[in-house]
Amino acid sequence: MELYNTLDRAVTDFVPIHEGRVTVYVCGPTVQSSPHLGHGRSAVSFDVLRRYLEWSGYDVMFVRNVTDIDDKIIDRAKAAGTTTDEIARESFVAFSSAYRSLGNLEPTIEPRATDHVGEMIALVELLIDSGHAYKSDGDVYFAVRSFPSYGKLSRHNVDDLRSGERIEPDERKRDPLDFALWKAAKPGEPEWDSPWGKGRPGWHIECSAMSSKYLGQPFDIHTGGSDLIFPHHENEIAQSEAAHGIPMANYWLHNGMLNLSGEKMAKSTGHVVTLHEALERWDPIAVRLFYLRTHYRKPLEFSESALDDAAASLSRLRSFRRRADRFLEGDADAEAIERFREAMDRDLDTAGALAVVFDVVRAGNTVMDEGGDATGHVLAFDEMMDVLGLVGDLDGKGDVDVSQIAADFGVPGATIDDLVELRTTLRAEKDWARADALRDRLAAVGITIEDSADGSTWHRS
RNA sequence: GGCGACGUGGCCGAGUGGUUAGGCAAGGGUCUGCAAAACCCUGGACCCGGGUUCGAUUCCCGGCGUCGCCUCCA
Repeated sequence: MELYNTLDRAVTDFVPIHEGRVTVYVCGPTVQSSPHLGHGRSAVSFDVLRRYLEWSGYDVMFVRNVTDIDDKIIDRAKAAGTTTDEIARESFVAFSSAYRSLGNLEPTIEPRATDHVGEMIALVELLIDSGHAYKSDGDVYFAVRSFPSYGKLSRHNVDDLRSGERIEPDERKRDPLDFALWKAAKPGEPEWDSPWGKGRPGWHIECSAMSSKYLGQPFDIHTGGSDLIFPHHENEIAQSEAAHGIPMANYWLHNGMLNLSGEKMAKSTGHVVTLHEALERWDPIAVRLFYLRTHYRKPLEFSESALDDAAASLSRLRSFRRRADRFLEGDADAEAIERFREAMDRDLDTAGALAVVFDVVRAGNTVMDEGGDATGHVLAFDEMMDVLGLVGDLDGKGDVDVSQIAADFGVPGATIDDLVELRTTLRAEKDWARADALRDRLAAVGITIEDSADGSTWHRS
């Protein structure tokens, strides 16, 4: 399998440190507000990575962190007159439920920053002792120029960065590029005891501490959004590698941004469509399909029509699977599986992989139209859909109230199946008017009926 | 200014030095009481200008355009 490694700026063969085993660290969210479609894209991209690795036979340790202490969380807690814990908890619940709706597997471990302050302090001490960090007025800073390969991930060099306009001079720093490992406590803010007095960890240090605790160093794959390459991941590398003298992670994968009206979706500007809004309006699996139609490293433009397109596309997949229930014993079509694997091996080309899925759908439909055995197609379909995680409720049967329709048609208490049966009878009697009226009534409550030579079936619209 | 990505048919979007991407939408047809679903057919795409090559959408150079990062960010 080949993966694009940001460190190399190239697609390279993936070779895990330990045969048969892969360690993955996903930069999870800072739980300060509601997740938006961009967060969902990142989560889905790397959930597919994980599913594919597992399908390929690897034992995957998948760690996704939760950063539950940071400046924004503090600001929001102050503004809302509540605690940072409360803000983080609410946001975490929102992220978890949205991620689950999108069909993402639970991480093997989901560590929280606030549970690992001790590990962070130990790491900061190590950095101070080795001369890579210094105390200043209750803060601790990482000395960027003490780490010669600083910039190797983002391909920045420290002198270019120095000329950047956005760096605010700060007399507590020896060099404007230095970044905080530890911040001295301020009144009314969360604080922890440390050798440098009360305070809290800086951003970046939690990922260095938690990744090495759970995955060791180096581990195989570190992932996140491309907007984290600099400074977040660059700083993680500096911390972890300066402290331990060995690489932090071998492969760095970054997903492309989700755009809205041509610009990156970002919570800081309010330029967002929240996952909650999107999942209200579109089937969660359609949203997942929308993500996977585009290669994970490319920018992806949000639009309503793109989501509608994905939803229509999904209904094709579901229609196929719905009619294929009879063909579940046997072997998957090996050629299709092989083509699928070739696509996925190419740096997770899910768009190419989906083309294989649709090819199988067409072939399978043709076979079924001709009354043949579609087992190979159906099993290949199921296997590929499972790897992509497009496995939500196929037809969402249930929770539709048809009691009024049943009463109106003179069969009080009838179920949807009963009503479909009734319509079959009406059709046999060539009572087209009532049969069509029943179909229309059911359509009005979201039930689509399909007639075939084998009888009628229904599904949620 | 520095670093980087991208520009494919009506729309979305893979891939490739010469051979079918795929989806959605559209038109025509088959099937069907009608509908839905399905299947078949149709529309010969690769930003512009150079270069390399027998041949480039695919490689190289330049231009134009869009976007990301340059300490809030998935």
